[in-house]
Formats: sequence, C-alpha cells, structure tokens
Amino acid sequence: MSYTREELVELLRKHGIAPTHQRLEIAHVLFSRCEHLAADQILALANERFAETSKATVYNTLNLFRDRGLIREVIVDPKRVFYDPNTEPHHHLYNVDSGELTDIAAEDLQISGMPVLPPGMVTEGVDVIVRIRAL
Amino acid sequence: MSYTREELVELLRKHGIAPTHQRLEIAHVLFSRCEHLAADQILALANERFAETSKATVYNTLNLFRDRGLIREVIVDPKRVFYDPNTEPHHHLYNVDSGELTDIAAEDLQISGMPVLPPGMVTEGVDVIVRIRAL
DNA sequence: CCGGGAATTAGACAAAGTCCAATCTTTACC
DNA sequence: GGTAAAGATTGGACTTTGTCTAATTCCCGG
Ligand SMILES: [Mn+2]
Ligand SMILES: [Mn+2]
Ligand SMILES: [Zn+2]
Ligand SMILES: [Zn+2]
Repeated sequence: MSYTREELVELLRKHGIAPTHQRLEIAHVLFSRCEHLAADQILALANERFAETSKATVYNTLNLFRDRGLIREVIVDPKRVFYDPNTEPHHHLYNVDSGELTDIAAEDLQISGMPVLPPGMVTEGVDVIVRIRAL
Repeated sequence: MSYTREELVELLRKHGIAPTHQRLEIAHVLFSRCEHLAADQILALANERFAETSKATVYNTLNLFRDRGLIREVIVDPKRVFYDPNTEPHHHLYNVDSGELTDIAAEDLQISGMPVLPPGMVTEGVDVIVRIRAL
C-alpha cells in the first residue's frame, strides 16, 4: 500500500521509466492512496508539500504511466478523466451525485453473451459502470 | 425510423417540449438516423440545408431532450459526449481507433453479481462498454 | 566533471461546453 | 386575427480540461 521512495524508483525502472523527482512525486500520490483521482487533484496533491511540479508534467506523466501500463484511465464523467492505480481487470460503481468512484472486483461480476468481434478486431477491455444516486 | 414533421411535433409535445423550428430540426437529425452523434456533428447536420440553429441552441436542446428522457448520453470518449436516440437499456461496442460506436442489445448480454447498494441509493443505469481495436 | 539526450516548464493554444443579456417566437387569450 | 407575457434563440464572452512549443534544466554514462 505505502511504497518507499526506493520501491517507487524500482517500479518506474521496471516499466522503463526514468525516475525523476516529479515522476516519483506523482507515483507517490497515485500509489500511496488507492483512489481514483483526476489530473487536477493529482497536481494539487503532488504540490502539497512543495510546489515543484507543473501542470504540463502532470499530464505528460499520467499519459506516460498509462502508455506503459502503470495506471489506467476511467471514463465516467465527460468533464474529467479519472486515473486508476489498479490496472487489474475490474469494474466501477459511480455515484453521480457525489462523483465518488469505487471498485467492483472482476470476480464479483459475471458478464456472458459478449458479442463476436469482426475479424481482425480484438477486445481492449470491457468496462462496466454502475451509476448510482440517492433515492 | 423516418418520422414526419407532425410525428416529431407529437413526440416533443408528449414529452412536454414546445416544438420550435430548431428543436424539430435537431430531433429530425437524431431520430431519422439511428446513430450515436456528438454535439458538433448534430450542429453540422442540423444546419446542412439552412443555417438556422446556433451552437448554444444545440447544447440547450440536447440537455433538454436528455432531461426529458428523449435521448441519453453515452460517455466513452473523454473528448466528447455521444447522444443516443435509443433510451431502452442496451450496451455499446466502441472502436477506439475509428471512434465508431455500435449497440449491443440488452438481452444479448447478461450481467450477474451486481453489488448490493448502500441503503437509500438506487441504480440509475448500468453501462457496459466493450472497447475494441484493430489487431 | 562534462556533454548530450531526456525531462520540465510557463504560457500560448485548442476544443467542448456553459452562460448571459439582448432579441425573437410561440402561444394563450381576447 | 391581434396582443402581450412567457419561453426560446443567439453571438460571443467565458470556463475547463488538456495539448503543444520552444526555452531551460536535469540526469547519467563515460
Ligand atoms: Mn517533493
Ligand atoms: Mn470536456
Ligand atoms: Zn478502479
Ligand atoms: Zn446506443
């Protein structure tokens, strides 16, 4: 859950990412709490102690982490992307009132009857979003 | 599939919407073809014959139609919302390369193991998005 | 300790969507 | 049909999320 600086360095290196100060700060924000955060929240949390990371670097880094498979994007709100440090297949419960996003374990939810894909196409992922709100 | 002007007037009235010229044009765009369109595409199609609908009205109207249950939003691409004239429960196949969005009938796809909701919460909808791409 | 490639940055830019106050339509009523 | 109030539309300013660029700074192998 809580990684040391050295463990984070190792994690980035294992994914072919040079461990700069800013990237470690952002990795720390993402992997120390297991929440779903938007870019502006990540920027604010990274700069909580000392402001040393720019908006451009946060976006560069999130896109890099996503491309290298360290994190994934969750598309539930047209206004912002959420970043998920859990890249294992799983699903989401989205509270449309509060914006709170929580996980549903992949094993808990069974899907049957997946469509046959056109030839030459592969499934990149199956996202299930359960949208809930106060009665 | 193809509605007459009078049928569209009736459809809007039935949902408590005053049938103005612009709203009928937008309804025609949405209901004459059964595709998933983004706001800018709807604006372009509505103004294909005569440019008489503004961007503000397109957004006002799409939000009104959505609030009154005539259409629904599909959130698959962080860059734009798609509007779906089919409000029956169903799911989506999204080609991440081309941006093409197609329907999966609700009956074809079974989901079991839905989580128990916290008390006072109701499910607003369950969206399944199958993301596909070229091999 | 250098030097060059990689990373970071401020701020300009782009695109999607909202808001506003002025103007125009629709509609209910006579 | 004529009228007026309520409702709808509009251009353009504004906001937000995210990208891009060129200048600067950092990092690391030799
Ligand atoms: Mn720091
Ligand atoms: Mn947006
Ligand atoms: Zn998650
Ligand atoms: Zn659909």
